[in-house]
Amino acid sequence: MNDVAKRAGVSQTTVSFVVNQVSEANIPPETQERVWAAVKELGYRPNAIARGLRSNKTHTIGFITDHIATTPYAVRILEGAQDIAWANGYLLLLVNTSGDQRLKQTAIDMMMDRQVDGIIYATMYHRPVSPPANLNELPAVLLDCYSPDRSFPSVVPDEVLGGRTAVETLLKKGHRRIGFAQDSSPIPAVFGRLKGLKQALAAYDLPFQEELVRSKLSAQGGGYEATMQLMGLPEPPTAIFCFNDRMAMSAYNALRDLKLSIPDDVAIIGFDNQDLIAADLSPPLTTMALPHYEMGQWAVEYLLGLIEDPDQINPDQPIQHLMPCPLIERQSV
Amino acid sequence: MNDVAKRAGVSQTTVSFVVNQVSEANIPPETQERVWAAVKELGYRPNAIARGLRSNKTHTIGFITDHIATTPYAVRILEGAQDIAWANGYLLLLVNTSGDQRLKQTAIDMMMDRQVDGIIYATMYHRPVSPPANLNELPAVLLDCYSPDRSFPSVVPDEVLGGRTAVETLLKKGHRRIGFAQDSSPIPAVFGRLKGLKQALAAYDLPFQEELVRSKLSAQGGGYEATMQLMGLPEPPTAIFCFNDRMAMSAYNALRDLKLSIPDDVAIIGFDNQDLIAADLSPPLTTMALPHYEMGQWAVEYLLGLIEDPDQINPDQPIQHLMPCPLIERQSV
DNA sequence: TTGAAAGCGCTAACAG
DNA sequence: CTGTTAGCGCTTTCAA
Repeated sequence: MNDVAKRAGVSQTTVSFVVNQVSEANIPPETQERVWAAVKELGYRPNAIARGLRSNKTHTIGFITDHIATTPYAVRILEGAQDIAWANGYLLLLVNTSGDQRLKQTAIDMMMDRQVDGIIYATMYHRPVSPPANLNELPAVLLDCYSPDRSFPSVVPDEVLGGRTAVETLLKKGHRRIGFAQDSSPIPAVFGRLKGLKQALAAYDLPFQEELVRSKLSAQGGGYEATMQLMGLPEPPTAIFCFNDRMAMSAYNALRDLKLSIPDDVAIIGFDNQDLIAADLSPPLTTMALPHYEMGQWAVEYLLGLIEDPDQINPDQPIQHLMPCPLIERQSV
Repeated sequence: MNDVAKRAGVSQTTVSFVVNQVSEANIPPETQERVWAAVKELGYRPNAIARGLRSNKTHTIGFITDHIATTPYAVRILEGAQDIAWANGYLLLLVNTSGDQRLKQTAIDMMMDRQVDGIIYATMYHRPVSPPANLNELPAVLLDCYSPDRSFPSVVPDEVLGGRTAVETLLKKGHRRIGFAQDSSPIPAVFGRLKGLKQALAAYDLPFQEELVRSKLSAQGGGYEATMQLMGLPEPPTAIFCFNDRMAMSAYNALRDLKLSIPDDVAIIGFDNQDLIAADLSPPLTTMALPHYEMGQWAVEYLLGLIEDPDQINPDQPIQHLMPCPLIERQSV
């Protein structure tokens, strides 16, 4: 910066003023041009580290996550976050802690050491979390997770609405007996989507029937088992809502083994819109998309708001933003 | 740091010495303890920004990639990189440039502004690249890609060995007529795996037969088409090497339509070990794994070496490291 | 309209 | 063994 000043025949202060476009300095256009010319000639770029030391703003935000890759499609979370950060001149400092709570502490510390302006704390599937205490020390937002005591702003998928939309899609097609191949884990998605199912049924004045929901492990071909049980009922369903695309995939296998066709004999709707499954099944799977990318965007946008003006937020009750899950219509319904 | 010094009754310099474990300073254990005590009591943590300004080392490395999520399983690249970085006290500064060359320039600039110690330039599938010129200005390694002029060190999967291993796996099982459902894109994986196939054949004194390789688009059910053509041959193959798991998946569909069983009628081997496909097919797919995680690790390890000692490397010819692809045996062979 | 000067929090000669 | 001192490259107050 000194070199630039010398070359432009001004003081280093002046250079700082024009580079940072400090309008109160009232630098005449002519001087500004001289400075910019010198900047260009010297290929000068401000040292962000020095700037950060002085100004306490690094234009960097920390992104902490438990697992980057376990549910691959969830990377869209990271992508959404990164895109918005980038668009605002921020960069993401990434740490992937594999579920180890102490690691998370340390990760936050390391980020604070590096003076990040704020932190995104993300999980790769929707669930409650208890973030380390030191997360309080700077602006933070939870992404695809929430703290049960609502001590942080957060954004999560609207599971209830998603479940409701899925089932209403089936109802609109005339189905009145709808099976639910449910997951057996105690997670928000499970509770939420079931609640949505009930809402949809209620909206159509249909009773909720316990025998039509079968809870299985979605990872282990649970959809197969659930479908078999459902179709073995005295009065089998004409449509099955699968907790996720993976279960839908094994539901497909079951129906094929039963020589039943999709969607003519049985309609299937999934959840997740998982890349390598949904579009590649035959027939292509109608499913609900998880708004990963959008949640990533929302989280960073909100965080930047917090950073700019920490008081803009009502501290009494940090917001929990519910992001809708769009319906992806293909050919299984 | 001043506060700590005051509390410990020493100078700020001394604090710096003990915090940084400068052994040449020969601070007696007793003083050290006093300092550490003060550090603990005050909850002092060094400001990495200030430290970076002074020492020109930020312990941060830039990670630039074209697409984080397009091939989801490739995120393992990022994970491997992050894990090694973390283990060495480094953090990753992430930028995802969606194929826009100018963005990459800018990304590198922004990282240099932030004084990263080095840069990893990664692609999400193996291919040649021409990195922006400014990448030369600091230690850098290419990950899952290479510059045709070999101006940077790089790590890529050993496609040739992978193809060879896949085919030899089939040969060892006694197959002598092996089809190849090849991808039709002009990418290193395509050339390399074909070369590997030829090597394997040669090793068994078998002729290479053009009619046994069918090139299709792997994304659009190309495996189905290829398999149908192959099995329609007067003398059909008893085993098919599929360019990737996605093609293998549609090859499965074709064989099912032909009422042929896997592996009894036809053996199938894939490539990629793609999470949501390989293990979930029935029978589970034998395939070659892409060493994404390992390449990520290697890249950061090597980069850290470059950072510590930029001259350790022979500058005449930057290394291109070939990472072997492990065979994942399941039940389709 | 511009410049001098004081730091931001730290490292590392150098001196004692 | 420990302290004094001079910056790292920048922002920003204050004065001119």
